Amino acid sequence: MAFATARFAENGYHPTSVAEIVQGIGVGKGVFYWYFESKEQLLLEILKDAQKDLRRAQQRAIAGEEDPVRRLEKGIRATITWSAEHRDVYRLTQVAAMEERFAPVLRKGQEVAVQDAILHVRDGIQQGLVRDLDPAYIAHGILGVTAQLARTFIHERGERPEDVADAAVSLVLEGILVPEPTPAR
Amino acid sequence: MAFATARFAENGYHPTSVAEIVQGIGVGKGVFYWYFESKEQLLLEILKDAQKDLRRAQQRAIAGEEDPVRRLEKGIRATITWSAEHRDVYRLTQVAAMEERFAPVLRKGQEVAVQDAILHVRDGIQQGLVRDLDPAYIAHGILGVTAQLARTFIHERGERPEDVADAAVSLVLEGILVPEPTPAR
DNA sequence: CCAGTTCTTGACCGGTCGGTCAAGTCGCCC
DNA sequence: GGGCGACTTGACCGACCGGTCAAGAACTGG
Repeated sequence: MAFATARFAENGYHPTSVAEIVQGIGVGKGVFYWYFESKEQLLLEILKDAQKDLRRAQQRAIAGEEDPVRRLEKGIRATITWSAEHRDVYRLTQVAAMEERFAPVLRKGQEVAVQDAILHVRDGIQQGLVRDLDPAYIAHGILGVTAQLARTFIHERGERPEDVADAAVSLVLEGILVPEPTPAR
Repeated sequence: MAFATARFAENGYHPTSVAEIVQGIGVGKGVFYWYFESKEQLLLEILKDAQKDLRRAQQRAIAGEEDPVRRLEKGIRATITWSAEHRDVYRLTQVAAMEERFAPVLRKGQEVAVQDAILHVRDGIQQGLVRDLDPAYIAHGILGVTAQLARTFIHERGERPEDVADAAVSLVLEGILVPEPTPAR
């Protein structure tokens, strides 16, 4: 699965043949079909494993943190750190996203992340810490910034995960505008 | 090209065969290879056309606007509107992104958008309107939010482009936090 | 009405793919 | 040692793919 992950991530799903995978690890094709039902099942298992692993990392990161905004922040940082440590897996999700067969799994994974985020956003709104916008928009906005910065600055440019995480958190929390002097207060 | 766009967007690049395309529009295979060099060239032309069209829409939207922050805002709105009107084209870019052959074209297109945004971000910083962060991070953050919200709320959930654009602009500009009372001022 | 160019057809080709399976090999238990 | 399930091999299969091309239709100018 590790080898297949690397090949899929680099080559794409269709261009990577089962023959290439088994040859790469030095076994016959029969071994592949002894352990996996099909090429499609292989990718599905890889994706599910990856999602489970990322979720675990996120949960671990926010454990014990009470403040909902800081939970969001730690989730963002954990996501970026994880994606830096699993470059090929992260890229694989991009690969799988365009295949209708794999979209449901990916959507489910993202939906889980969104629901987690929405929870903290709701808490934040109730405590007066977060602006009273639709939590779903906020959650997806957070995911969007995080994924884009990770993709560009970690995977394409190889910058330090901490710096990227700092930028992501800063943008998510405060936006891009210089704060108004808030004169009417 | 329109038919192929729809098929590629729905099925993916590899699963959509040339035979399927020519059958769908009721011509022989020879016609395809009379007008296009290869299947790959077809997709490249579609992508280039789409990028040109999107860029034109963005330029038209910000024309005549002086304020850099409002230029960014109008760019965001134009992007979301365009992506709502060209659902399949937009989805096609996701499809093409995982194919190494098409990645350069897409990267170039995104790089153009980023450079445009960076320009306005720099202006905004110089005029004291935008926080003094790395313009590249800001620009990619803007793209990330915009793309994610468009993908989720327009393409998957069919919400009104104006509402999605409002949310994107609001998140980008002000972040998610309730503004501090700024006591130390 | 014909010659020549442009355009169209679809059978066909070499190649590759995911998947099968008869033929083993290996390791363990009796 | 022998019998049996667990595991492995790779030649092979049918299907399909992108691309070719001989054949001819349709149009054009003279």
